[in-house]
Amino acid sequence: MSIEQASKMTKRSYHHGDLRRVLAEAALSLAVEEGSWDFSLRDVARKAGVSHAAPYRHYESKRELMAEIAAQGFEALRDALEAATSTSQESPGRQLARTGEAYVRFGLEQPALYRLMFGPSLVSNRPARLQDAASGAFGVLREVMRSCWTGDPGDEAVIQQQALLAWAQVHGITMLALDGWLEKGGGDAEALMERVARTWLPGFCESLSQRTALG
Amino acid sequence: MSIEQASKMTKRSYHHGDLRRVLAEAALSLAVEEGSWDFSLRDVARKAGVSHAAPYRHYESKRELMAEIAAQGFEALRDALEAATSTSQESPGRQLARTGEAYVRFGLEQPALYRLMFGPSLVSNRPARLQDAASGAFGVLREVMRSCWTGDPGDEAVIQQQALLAWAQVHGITMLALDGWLEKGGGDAEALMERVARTWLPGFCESLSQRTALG
DNA sequence: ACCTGAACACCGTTCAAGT
DNA sequence: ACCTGAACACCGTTCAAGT
Repeated sequence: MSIEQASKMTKRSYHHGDLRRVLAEAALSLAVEEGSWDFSLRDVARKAGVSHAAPYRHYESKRELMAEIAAQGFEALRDALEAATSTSQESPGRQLARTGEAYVRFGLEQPALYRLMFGPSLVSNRPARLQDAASGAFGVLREVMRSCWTGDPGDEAVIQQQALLAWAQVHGITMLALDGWLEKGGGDAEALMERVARTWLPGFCESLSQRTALG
Repeated sequence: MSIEQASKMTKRSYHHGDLRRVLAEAALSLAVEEGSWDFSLRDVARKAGVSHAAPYRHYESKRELMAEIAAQGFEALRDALEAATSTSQESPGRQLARTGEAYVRFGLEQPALYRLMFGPSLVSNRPARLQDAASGAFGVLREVMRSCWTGDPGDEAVIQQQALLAWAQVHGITMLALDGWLEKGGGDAEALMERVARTWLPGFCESLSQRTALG
């Protein structure tokens, strides 16, 4: 290895070689460790020790950097959900409940990151990596749903929709909790999750045909 | 009535007399009619035809103005939910389903306003009017839930929690739909609501004791 | 090839000065 | 009593100039 190459990898003056990753790490640490979700791109540059214009050599815009952080967030969420299901030896119903619990827990433990993942600035034209990472996390939920589904196992559309419903439920609980709507209402998010597990998720595990129509 | 008084009420030069209301209307129209939820306070002032510093005579901060708009949004939501329930002659279960549908519909029809109501800038230290308006809207949901509850009618805590769960469900559906997560997933928000009405809400109408524990 | 510093058009907020 | 215009400290983004 030449002296120049070694210098490139260790020295961090002017050209540091992997500023893109450093910026992403700085932004992620602002969200995860300092819990701030409305930080500026200039904050990120400051944290990384570069000028406020430097990020534009590696990201097209602030939005693109945020999308990368959000994608990493969804990947971490997928890992958390998978960890909750791989402690198997349990009934599918319990696995679904555990997955839902893990989802809400992730949001409550990483409020800034979770808010960033679902932030309105990323709504339109989501980059492929973000879309894929989100699909990956949702996929865990869908597969757990499939495994505990007692109806026609070939009915993909219904399973997909039930999984979306489950996602909406845990997302709603997480968001209401993060936004402070559950504090005075008498129920914290953990208690709500417990009730979900007791009264609502079992309903997912029954086939549609077993359920009565609205009276 | 003196000439001065009449002049005060009609002329809008320099002192117009009800700039506070005019500003709120300008902001609401930016959200409702132009569909923008990230407008600036200076945008509001421009729309109202005053200088960018004028709002500070009537609102302590941008946040206080936003909170007022959000409160009006929750009041409109409460009206929409009440309108959905007052077409009675129906079973409580159907009323609950209709209320949920009306909730999601409100969010889909007023995306900017709905986002503003649940925007992260209003999270901490919510003004009383905003808190009350939100409680009012939630109260409609809770009362419908109570009326279709077949379990112990005196168990306030359980009813409250079930209502919170229902809120989380429709909030989650609305948010996922607004954020574009349901487009490629195969289910739009209306289809999801239909499934909620068919498979999930009926579960709310059964007492807890009728439900089996997780297997 | 990569980074900086100045620059531009914004923003929320403050305040002396105007009516 | 209410509004304005200038000012301050920010922001995202661009770009000529530096290494």
